[in-house]
Amino acid sequence: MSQPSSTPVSTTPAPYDFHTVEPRWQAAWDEAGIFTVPDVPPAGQPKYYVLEMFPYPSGQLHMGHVRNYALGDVIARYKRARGYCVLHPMGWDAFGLPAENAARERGVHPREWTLANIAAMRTTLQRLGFSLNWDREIATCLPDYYGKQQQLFLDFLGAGLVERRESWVNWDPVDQTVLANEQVVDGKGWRSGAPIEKKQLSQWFFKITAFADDLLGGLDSLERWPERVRTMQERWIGRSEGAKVIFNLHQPPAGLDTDLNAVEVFTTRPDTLFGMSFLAIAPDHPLAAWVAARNPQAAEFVAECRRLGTSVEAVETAEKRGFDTGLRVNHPFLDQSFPIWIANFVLMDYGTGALFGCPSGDQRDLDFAHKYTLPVVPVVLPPGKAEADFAITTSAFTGDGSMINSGFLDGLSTQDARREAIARLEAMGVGQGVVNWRLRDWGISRQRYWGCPIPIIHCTECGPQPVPADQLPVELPEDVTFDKPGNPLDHHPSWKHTTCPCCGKPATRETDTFDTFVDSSWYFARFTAPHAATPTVHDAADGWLAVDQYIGGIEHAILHLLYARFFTRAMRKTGNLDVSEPFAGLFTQGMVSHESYKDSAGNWLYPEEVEHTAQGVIKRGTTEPVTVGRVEKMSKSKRNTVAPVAIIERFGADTARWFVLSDSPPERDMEWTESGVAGAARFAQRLFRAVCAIAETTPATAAAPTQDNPASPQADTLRRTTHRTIAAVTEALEGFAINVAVARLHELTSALIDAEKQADTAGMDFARRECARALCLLCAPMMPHLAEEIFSRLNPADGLAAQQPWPQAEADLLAATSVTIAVQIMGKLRGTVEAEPDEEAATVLARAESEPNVARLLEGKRIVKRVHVPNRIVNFVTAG
RNA sequence: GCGAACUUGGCGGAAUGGUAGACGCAGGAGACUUAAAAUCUCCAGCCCAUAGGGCGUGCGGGUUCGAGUCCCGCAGUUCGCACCA
Repeated sequence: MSQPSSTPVSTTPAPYDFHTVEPRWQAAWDEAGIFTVPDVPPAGQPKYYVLEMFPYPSGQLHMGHVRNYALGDVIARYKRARGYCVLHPMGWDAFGLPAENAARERGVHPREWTLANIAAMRTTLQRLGFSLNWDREIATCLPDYYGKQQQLFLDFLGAGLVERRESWVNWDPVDQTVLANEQVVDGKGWRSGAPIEKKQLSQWFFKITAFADDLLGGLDSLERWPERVRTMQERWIGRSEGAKVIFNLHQPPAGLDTDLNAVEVFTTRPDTLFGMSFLAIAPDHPLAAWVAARNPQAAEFVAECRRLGTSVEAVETAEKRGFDTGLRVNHPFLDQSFPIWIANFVLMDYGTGALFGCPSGDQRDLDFAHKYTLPVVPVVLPPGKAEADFAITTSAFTGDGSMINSGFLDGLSTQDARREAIARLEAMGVGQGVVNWRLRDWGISRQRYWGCPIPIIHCTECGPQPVPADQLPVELPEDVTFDKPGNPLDHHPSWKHTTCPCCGKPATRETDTFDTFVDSSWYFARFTAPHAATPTVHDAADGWLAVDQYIGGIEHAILHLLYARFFTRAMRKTGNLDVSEPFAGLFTQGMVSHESYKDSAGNWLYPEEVEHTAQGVIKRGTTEPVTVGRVEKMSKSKRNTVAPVAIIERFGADTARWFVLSDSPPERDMEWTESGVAGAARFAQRLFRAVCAIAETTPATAAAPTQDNPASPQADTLRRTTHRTIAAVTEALEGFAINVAVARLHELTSALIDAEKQADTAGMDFARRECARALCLLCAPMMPHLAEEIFSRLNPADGLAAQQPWPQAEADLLAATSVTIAVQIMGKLRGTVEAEPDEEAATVLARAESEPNVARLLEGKRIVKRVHVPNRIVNFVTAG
């Protein structure tokens, strides 16, 4: 980027050289230590905790990160200027499968791969000049962090929040590992392509359901969360009121286990019990297993259901199918029995894995009844219908009404019948009113190496035992191999062999590691005391938490945020901290998108491989035409990515930051364009020139206007523009409307440049300096390096821009000296008139009425009403 | 199927119920230059056109002196959840 020096142009000042300027100010901030904060927020200063979701160290920062962290940095720098003590830390969500895949594919150890990626990404973040407190950096893959996580696990275990139980998992028989639902594609493992089996495994669970009520109730207090995220969590938790009903088997077959003598059912509609025509159980229900063990056809049906199990399409398209077990249950209220079917639409993990079918009141039950010609008994009469001409044909009636064909419930409203039925069930001892939750406990066992070891020792005599606290952390062994499928920890020759802490006999370590969502469930708390010997320190955690502003992608709206809310409660219960909600404010930013390109052979092309010319888009260096595809989220597979490092090299960090903040509101997706970033770079140069010109041509000692020495109208106008912009930018930043703040700063820059061209008038030097200073400080959250550079040139003795207080708008300069009033006739704009601020209605109306065009159009009309909105508008309502 | 959000120029978008289209991108004209780049100035919703007028914020209604904004209905797009008993 060096300029040729052979042809000096005297009138053109040296352009802003970000290459030398940016590192200089980064060093200055570093030296001043202004982003470092104490573990306990200082008394007498308000605290503010800004946190962006920490990245997975994939190796390269992408534009989505830049946008996320630029947004957070604007908030952090702004709040700092407003006098807050700001905690703004950064770390790495460093465990996960990609590291193991790299190990398998390239033979790099996951640890080396991860640490190298962290180093590279840290460098990029630092080049972007984010105001981060780097002393607090943490990486979840280091024993210092995950050892404390093991401690938390043991705390939770002691508090009864951890359980070990059998659960169904997606098992990849080739890779010998458990897969998450989203890793199963069309019933096959995403990596091995092998058909996935459903298998029961012993797994560790966090009892998140223990907090279901509190997690739901707590949502109300999260006023600074997007409504839709709260709604998503609410539905995920899924509270529903109903009843559990026990159906005893009618003539139970010989040899049936006694605990299978009755089937427990959950229903939200106990009022419709008289409409029952069958009972359906999940294919995984214990009774189904008992039947399958004795009936090959049943076994075949169950196996088939299991095969179709998880895939989303399978669920969508699968027709309702069932298998009649031949067993029957007695109805609690009627002297009748009904058949038990195994049905493919009954889920084992919702409710009790069994339901009673009331075809007249549930569409799915009706479809099922039609398919297998089961009876349909209407029990709810819709309001306004007569029983005689009401029949259920193709659609069930799910609404409220009055009860019919329902014995002692007849005539009651749906609501009353529900209460009455529950009361009767409870009196008979065959059921009770219950609240059911959709939320399930969180299975945290993963058969993988690159994760936090679960600190448990299995002893054949004593059962699973917690690793004693003084033996923590349980560290991952370094010497592992990835040459065979399955969990390397399990294959390790010696690692798992140890002794039982209880009886001292040989025992084996748990070889499963934690789900990586565990790692990110408490990092925000660890940041408050990242080097402490305990997971958290009360004064630090309670002092800094909750996070005042959390920023990240909407993709974490449910799982991550729910898990973090669970952890916070669990940590409170175990005495690790004393807050209930981790994130007081949440902002979900949009994605960064880009055009996609294909060459004539249909291969995706990177943006730097194509060239936009007047004749169209071509492949760079050729004449080959390029097809421009949709604008979509940047992704490696579409090759529509732009690397932040390349942009920083070409345009500088400030330009990259400014552009990602400029055009689109932060919550929406933004499109990265070459011309857009070039425009941002242009603005940076323009601002630099404008402020440098002020610094060089106006004396720093320029006096403020006084009563005796008033400013000229031009200077006064500039001052008013400055102060109104201060107010507007402040308001915009408070409301996350960063794009609007950027627009106002463009305007103020133009105003400053325009003022330069005007003849010098009284007070103009002061007005210019005041404007330039404000401009520096208002731009600083977005373009911190450039702001420092121009601030230092303008005010060499004032220290760092990053340490200046936020500019204050002077109240008496917020109003303009005159206002333009729109004049309407019957709501249509017919002209404008000038008025003094807050001028009397009478004089404004008179002037408006005599405005030539208005007067012309009012001629011959009778004004029936004159509307005057001060400083804004006048409207004449006419008749005739 | 259920729920939510969104719909404004060529594009991204702005607008406490009060001059719709700020600001930016792309575009046009001009200045400077031997030329280009850079920079600067001006133009720019559509239609008729002379001041000026008509029509314009997905579509149809409503409330109001006045609606992009509030209310009702419809359409489209996007997202989330989805056999939840």
